[in-house]
Amino acid sequence: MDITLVEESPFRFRIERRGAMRVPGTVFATRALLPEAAGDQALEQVANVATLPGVVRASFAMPDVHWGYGFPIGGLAATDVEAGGVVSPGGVGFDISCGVRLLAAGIDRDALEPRLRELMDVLGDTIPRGTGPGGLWRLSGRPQMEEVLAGGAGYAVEQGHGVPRDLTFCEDYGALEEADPSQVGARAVERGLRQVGSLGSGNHFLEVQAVDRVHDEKAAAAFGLRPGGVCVMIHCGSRGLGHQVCTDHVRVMDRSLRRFGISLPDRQLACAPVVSPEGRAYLGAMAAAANYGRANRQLLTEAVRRAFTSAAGVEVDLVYDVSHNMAKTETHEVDGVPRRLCVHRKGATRALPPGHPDLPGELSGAGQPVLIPGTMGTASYVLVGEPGNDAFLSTCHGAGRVWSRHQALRRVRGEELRGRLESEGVAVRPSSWRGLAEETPEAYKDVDAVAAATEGAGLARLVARLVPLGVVKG
DNA sequence: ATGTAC
Repeated sequence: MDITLVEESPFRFRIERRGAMRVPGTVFATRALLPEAAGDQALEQVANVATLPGVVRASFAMPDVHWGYGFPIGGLAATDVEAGGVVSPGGVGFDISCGVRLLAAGIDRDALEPRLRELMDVLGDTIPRGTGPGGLWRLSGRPQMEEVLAGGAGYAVEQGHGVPRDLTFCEDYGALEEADPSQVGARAVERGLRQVGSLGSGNHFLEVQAVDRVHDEKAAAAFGLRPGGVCVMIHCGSRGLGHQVCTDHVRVMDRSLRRFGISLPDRQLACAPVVSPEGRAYLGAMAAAANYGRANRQLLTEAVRRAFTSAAGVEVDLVYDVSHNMAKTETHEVDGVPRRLCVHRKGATRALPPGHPDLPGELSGAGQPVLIPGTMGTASYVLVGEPGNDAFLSTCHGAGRVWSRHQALRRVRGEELRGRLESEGVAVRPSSWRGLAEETPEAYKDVDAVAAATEGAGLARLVARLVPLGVVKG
């Protein structure tokens, strides 16, 4: 499909409705941030998503948009549940509930400096990472797995892995109630039993960071962030379990497309009506996998606390935990009428404004922290949701790739990259040289520009910029 | 993203 972009306003482009598109496309970006890497078909994907049954308002792309499976990463689409709206696993991604957790440590970067290497050594020795099995919490079998799938971070805390306060600062208080563990297959369970409490690989990481700049003092203070304060950012998902759930349900939906009379421009958009047995089965399994992802981040938090206690003697509090790969049933006004929507966020972060009923009282005045991981050589951001976000209260989720993994491997060597980062003062504890090279900072868009465009487009407001002190790489 | 193909 030929894509024509119309600049509607600064930071906002429109892809005109044409062909089978039911709604236009909306791309939040600057010209410089538009995906133009050779072969990147992200904008075609934005147009493809606009053909899905029941889609409302627009098919959205965030400033970090890039090519993904079916849907672009940095993409968002909402479908009307009562008007034949579909749910598509490709709109969530293979890594269900991939997300970010930010912790604030009771120490400043200057005070931590003499202990940083030791802290990084402890983290490097204790954080399970890389592909394959190995996690901090070995589950006994399917019955205990079902507890994790139903209870998420709440079950982990119940079992002693954390404190009740943690749950207040988790999206959905740490678990989606609509999880249906019975829809998670035997193979997915098998893969997940030995991976709770592990980072995984790819772009996943655990970073010790410092608050480099505060953009909004009031919001930063409400989130427990201060200039120079030390934070820990955890970026990971639901490992092999989520991947298997996606694989299993894509297959089912692919086979049922004809029966539902759905025709698609791309088979990777396989979907089913939200209210169909196939749609409900996927959403139940997806919510269960999402809860697994939350339990995963909860377990990693426990390891971080142990490391900070032993290496620095300080405590660590949860700032927030939010997923950026998820489909949720939410009520939003469309053309002035409240509608139940299935909101697909794939590489897009929910961003609730101050006063939103889904926020805990502790965050109601400030709004929801929006956690944006950047790259290990640059920066990450904390933003806050604001009113008037017409992308169904959603923002970007990271910097967004511009080089493929293959391109990165051709241009960068892991050993060299580690030396460069260490010389810039970032301690690196890699999992593999190859994995490190694939994640080289130049493989990503400029995260400062992405954050600025996100604010410029009115999607969220900047609160703080975080810089890496040490990275444990998945 | 992923026991980086069944």
